[in-house]
Amino acid sequence: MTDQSWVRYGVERLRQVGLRPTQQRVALAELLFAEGDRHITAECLYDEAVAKNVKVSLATVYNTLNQFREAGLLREVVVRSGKSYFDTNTTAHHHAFDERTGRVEDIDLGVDEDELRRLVEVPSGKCITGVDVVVRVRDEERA
Amino acid sequence: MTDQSWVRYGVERLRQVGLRPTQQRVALAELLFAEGDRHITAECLYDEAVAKNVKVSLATVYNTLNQFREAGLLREVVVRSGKSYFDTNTTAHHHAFDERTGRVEDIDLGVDEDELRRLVEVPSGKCITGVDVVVRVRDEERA
DNA sequence: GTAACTGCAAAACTTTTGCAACCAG
DNA sequence: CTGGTTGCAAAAGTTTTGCAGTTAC
Repeated sequence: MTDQSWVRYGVERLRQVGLRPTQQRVALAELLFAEGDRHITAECLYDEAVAKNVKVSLATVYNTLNQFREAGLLREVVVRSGKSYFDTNTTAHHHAFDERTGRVEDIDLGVDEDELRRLVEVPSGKCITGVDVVVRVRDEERA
Repeated sequence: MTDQSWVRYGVERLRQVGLRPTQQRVALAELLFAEGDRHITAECLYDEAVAKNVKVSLATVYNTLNQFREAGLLREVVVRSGKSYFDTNTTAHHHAFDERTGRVEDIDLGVDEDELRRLVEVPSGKCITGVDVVVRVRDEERA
């Protein structure tokens, strides 16, 4: 998709979820969604925006990420305490996390989502809102 | 176990993992381990210590929790960004987390740990250091 | 025009750290 | 004694917020 057509598409998508398509939101949406699935932190997205000469403040990046999450455009992935990661893939799937590099990747769990929910023994009086699997990984050691 | 005998036991356990059994460490260890499995935050343990007239500072609670984790006495559970939970059960098991109450509970996943690891498609060149399953729950709605 | 949004700086939180005083061995 | 620990306060890191100014419509 060209930048031009992306802007039109992004503007439309923002309107659909009830967010006014401001310059900052459209620019951040492009960074987030134009190039496939991404896992990103606020700081990281801010640095990227600055590098691409997008005029935006860190506070707005935080606010925007939260608004996008509330609108269902993003999903938060909890892999590390003290830092938030956002995932542009909002469908049910799971993650691998490398503590050393801080990198998050999607993984295929050999279990179907419904199957997984069925396996879980839910505390009484509660219902499941989500199941998150985080596989912690590190570089394989060359012995 | 009586308080007296607990202190002797706790002192021994701390020595075993190479930590000097100071007043604060012994007192915190008792709060943590004397009454079955617990899931607790630093702030929460500090409040509990203060309520029981244990003379300890919040900084020491943080340091102690980290030392206990490094020593293998505790395990960290990542369920929420921006707050650390520690679990006194260090064996392989999984958690239910209620976002509303902030409460963490152990759950039984209907899958054996080895089986779970076998199912996962690990990114190439990486090996698994752990698999954490967090089931997000909320109160069942009475319709 | 006006309500929504942004930027900045300050605040709020959680967690870590530096260092003098303190305590266990 | 003496080195490991603690407490305090200060710092560090992430995220939120208050408010004056700007922008989308």
